[in-house]
Amino acid sequence: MPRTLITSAIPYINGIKHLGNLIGSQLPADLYARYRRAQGDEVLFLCATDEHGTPAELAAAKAGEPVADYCARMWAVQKDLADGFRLSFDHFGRSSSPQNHALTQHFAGRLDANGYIEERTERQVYSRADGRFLPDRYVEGTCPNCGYDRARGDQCENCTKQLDPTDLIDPRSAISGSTDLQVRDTKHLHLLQSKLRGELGDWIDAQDQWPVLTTSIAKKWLHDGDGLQDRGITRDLDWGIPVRRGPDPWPGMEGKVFYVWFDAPIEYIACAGEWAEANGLGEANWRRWWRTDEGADDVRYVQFMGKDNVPFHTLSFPATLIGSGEPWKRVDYLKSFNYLNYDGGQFSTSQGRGVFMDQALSILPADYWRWWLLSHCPESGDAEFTWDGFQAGVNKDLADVLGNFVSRVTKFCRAKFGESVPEGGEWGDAERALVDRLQGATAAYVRHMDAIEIRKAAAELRAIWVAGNEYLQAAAPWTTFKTDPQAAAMQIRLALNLVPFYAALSAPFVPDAARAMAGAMRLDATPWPDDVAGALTALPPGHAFDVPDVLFAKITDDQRAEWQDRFAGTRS
RNA sequence: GGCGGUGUAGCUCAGUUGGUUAGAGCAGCGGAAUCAUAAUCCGCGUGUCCGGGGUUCAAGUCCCUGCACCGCCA
Repeated sequence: MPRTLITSAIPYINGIKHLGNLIGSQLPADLYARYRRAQGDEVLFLCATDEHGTPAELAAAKAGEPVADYCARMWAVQKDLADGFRLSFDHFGRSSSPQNHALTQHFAGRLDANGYIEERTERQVYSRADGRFLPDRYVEGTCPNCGYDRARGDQCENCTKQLDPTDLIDPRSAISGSTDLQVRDTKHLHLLQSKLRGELGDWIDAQDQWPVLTTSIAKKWLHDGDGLQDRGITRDLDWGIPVRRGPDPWPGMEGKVFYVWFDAPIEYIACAGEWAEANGLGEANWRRWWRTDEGADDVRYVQFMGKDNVPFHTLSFPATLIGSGEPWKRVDYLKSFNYLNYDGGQFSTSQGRGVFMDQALSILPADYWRWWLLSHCPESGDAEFTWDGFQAGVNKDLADVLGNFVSRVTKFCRAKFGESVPEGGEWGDAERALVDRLQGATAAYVRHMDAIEIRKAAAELRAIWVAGNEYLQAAAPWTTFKTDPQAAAMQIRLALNLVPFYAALSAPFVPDAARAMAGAMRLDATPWPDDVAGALTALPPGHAFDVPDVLFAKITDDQRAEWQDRFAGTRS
């Protein structure tokens, strides 16, 4: 049985993600996971929250909660939303898990033993009032270049000049506002990524099947960007994974934690450990997904992420794996996405512009969003969300083409033959032609899904839905019935069989509707229809069914106008 | 300022290694049908493929250049 390991970039714990974030990683990953499962693969699909770092601490402080409590609460919020969108993670973990603590410390120890870690002393701003070192961006002051009085220590937002915190005039803490700041020496661990340039380059050069976007970003960073400079992997913070050398203390690094960019990708692996524990499985069960010397050599590993995450996944994380000297599974295929824009601009978390995951589910079922987002997924370039386009796409594709097909077939049958599959005679030329056509279209759909060409797969699926309407229109059982009820029965028997056929093919995109369709046909499961002719005779004459409720209610103009207005501005 | 991306029908987008009259869906127009969520099906596109040069027997597709928009980085 083929084995597929799938990870989605892990969302930061801080706040609720918008639809652009969703379609940039988690949703396409879920589509692929559902598809691979339907193909019979053994799939392990993992995601988690990325919980460490200063933003989480500050958000917790703002909420008046201990950071651990805040993260636990926000994890639950994100988990509920993932469930709401039917994201079928085998486990939704946390980068703050004990497993990730141990594994991150393990990797640091291995990297140190192999000569890839160096201790360096640097000068950073310390806030006595806050009792902590301040990351560059949390030092504010007046820009020496333009005089803007709210410039940050890493860059002035007003004139865009890059700054050091010590450049600022009248610097203050962005956290407390305190001006009682000092520059202090502090010691940190640096990962000597530059020593791994050769090995990383060879590995990336070998990935000739990756999208050009992915390899070009990786090579750029590898050869002339900042990506492979040695980087600090520790911070002077309380919230995070304590710096240890494997299980042992790291003298001189007491009170420090690993920097979030170092521990976050390791959570991909640790998450498998969390999954095993949550399901009462032993260590070997997760290691067979991640250690090529312990069973993972036949695993195909596919990662999903937004384009901004590509350097971390092609360079930093592989550097950690390679530098460990241990046979960890590395990514086989990396699918990256561009951005989704919102109505002519950007989705903006800080401005509350656009639609956020909780809001989306509050106004429409998950399937609406899944279908539209996936069928317009930003694969080749940035994509555009507009309410007009969303309304038109959803109403046409889901309500008119698919939903109405199920409705017209089941209601016609009920009226003429009752609520069970009628007998009728043998197929004729039109039916055989339809089967041939669907066999070809299904093969094309499978090719696109295998290649993770999501828009093309969606277009092919839609064409498959349309084929049912075309057949029905040409066969016209409502006319046939008047002169040849037996022929009409045969036609509607085939049309009814299209319902579970569509359910099987559509389930990766619209799982709830697929379940409803299968349920209406009184089926518990709909196997993948490799053999179309067989699939379209699966429901035998006499098989009882139910006329389902409307699968997809249409979005009205009033609704569209109201939502357009509601989500244009600021999220309260 | 550097790097990268994008710019194709009213809208959202496809266009493989350059090769016949540039395509799809939506919207629009016309028609058929009336089983169905006023749904479906059929037919209909004279588009400076952003502008300007160039290479070629042949360019949306390659090269140069200009413009516009969008990112990333300094």
